[in-house]
Amino acid sequence: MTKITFKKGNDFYEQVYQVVSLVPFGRVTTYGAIARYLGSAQSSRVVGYAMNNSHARVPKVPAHRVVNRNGMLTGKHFFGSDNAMQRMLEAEGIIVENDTVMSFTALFWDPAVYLL
DNA sequence: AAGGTGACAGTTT
DNA sequence: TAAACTGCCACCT
Repeated sequence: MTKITFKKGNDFYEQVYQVVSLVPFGRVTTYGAIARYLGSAQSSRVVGYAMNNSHARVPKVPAHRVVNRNGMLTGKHFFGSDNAMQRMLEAEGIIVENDTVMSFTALFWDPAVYLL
């Protein structure tokens, strides 16, 4: 009886990575949306925490497409340079100004809506 | 084993 | 309207 246990990152983490990987090119989503889609609407902080380890993940999850509910790049500091996250987003056609995604509501991709 | 931390979010001043 | 406070849940020391 071998119960598979992940030393780090429960299913929750895996699911977070999964959802983030599904965010389409040029779109963004929020921590809260992901948490809600996974059934834990109040675990948004945990989602952010999961992203912390996302860099160690392969394939690398597009963590730059995840922002907070205001469209603010709160996690930009976790990318090499301070404006690395912004540049990645801009490379996808997303306008970032003052650490905030412009037209955020239009670019917002809600997994609960587009995912089954 | 217990307490502290955080890439958030919602509510209250 | 903007700033501050509180709840939340998994991880780390």
